[in-house]
Amino acid sequence: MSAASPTTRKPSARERLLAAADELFYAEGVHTVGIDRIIERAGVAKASLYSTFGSKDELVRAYLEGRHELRRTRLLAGLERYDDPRDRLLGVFEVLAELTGTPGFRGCPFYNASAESPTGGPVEQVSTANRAWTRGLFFELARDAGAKDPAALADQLVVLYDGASAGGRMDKNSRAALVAREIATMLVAAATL
Amino acid sequence: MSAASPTTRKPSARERLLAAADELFYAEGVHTVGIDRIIERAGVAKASLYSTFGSKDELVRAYLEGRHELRRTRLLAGLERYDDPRDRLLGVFEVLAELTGTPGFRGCPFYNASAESPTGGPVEQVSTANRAWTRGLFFELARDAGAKDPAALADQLVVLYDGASAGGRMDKNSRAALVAREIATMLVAAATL
DNA sequence: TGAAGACTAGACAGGTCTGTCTGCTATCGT
DNA sequence: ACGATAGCAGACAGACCTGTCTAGTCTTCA
Repeated sequence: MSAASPTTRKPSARERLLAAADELFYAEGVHTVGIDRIIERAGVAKASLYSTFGSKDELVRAYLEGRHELRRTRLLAGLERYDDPRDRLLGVFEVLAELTGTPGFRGCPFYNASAESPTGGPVEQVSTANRAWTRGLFFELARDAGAKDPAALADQLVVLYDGASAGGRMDKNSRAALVAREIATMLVAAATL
Repeated sequence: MSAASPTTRKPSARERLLAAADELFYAEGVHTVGIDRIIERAGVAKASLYSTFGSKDELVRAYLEGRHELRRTRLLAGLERYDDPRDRLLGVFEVLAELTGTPGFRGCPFYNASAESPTGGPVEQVSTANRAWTRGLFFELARDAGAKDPAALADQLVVLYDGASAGGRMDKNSRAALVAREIATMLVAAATL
């Protein structure tokens, strides 16, 4: 992001580590994937990992923070297609449908990491921050769309979002995101009449 | 279940192992919890575990099968309170709300185990069986309630169920199950008018 | 030129994990 | 009474994991 070299520069050890951690942690879980697998894929020495991140826990946190950042930018970018506030609200489910349709989709990375991490650790911190952001986004979009009770509508949409994400994870060829979008359409219509 | 001894008999090694595995696996994850923790809590020798289950993977499968069985009986028992088919349909969310409200609730055990297990393993098998049962239950209840398109309504209710379960896992004092019940009420009314 | 910083390769320590094996004990049906 | 079955206690092997350390290489900039 911040690198603007004339020729395509070789990514730094930090960037390669994060890329490898992102792929492996998301695909197989943070506990299953060991340090050796990550440094091998990144082509990086073990000492570089520990001088950069300090511990595996911190690498996991960095992985999740990167996911959070990516999610925010992708979602906001996807919403710029729409002008009408209601379309923007439903656009969240459009973006989710595209995401769950991609081959490598394995559900919410925060939920997945949380399922195998102790409570109170860094994973929980990043996860709650991510959830708060999601809820805040739905609240703002609901308010802009003219909902009578934006908080209540946001709560409903969060349930639909979580359900679509979980369904996309657990079922093969899941249509859960599209189903969620249909329900959301009904709810938005009822909340803004 | 099948034991009807006059005096309260000491549970067998298998039963104690399953009880300990259920508590620990669900609370902390199947990967985090080692064999030694389980046999210590169960008060069972390691050799007994391996002569009974053969491997940790098989113990995990037995744990999930026990969860599946328990879920079926609890859900069906909870639904017997209601006579009206629509109430029975919504009763699923009533039972879920009670479940997510209990202190030890940590989300869907099948999703959690699946998040840290390789695809194609025994965990995936039991999980898909459990999901198929859930969807079948919703389908039958939707049909009995007179839904025009029971399959479509079942798909919608599965999304709500998954969303409520995930929300109950990730948010403190989540009201997701109640929100899901409200949405389900709307959907059932719209599908059976 | 030369020094500092970033990086690599890999050995190593200390711990934990699954799974096996050896003995010993208690219980129960015949 | 006795043999079979179930179970207990714990040592052990071999693999794997995180994290540290040494030693050498490459790049960059003053």
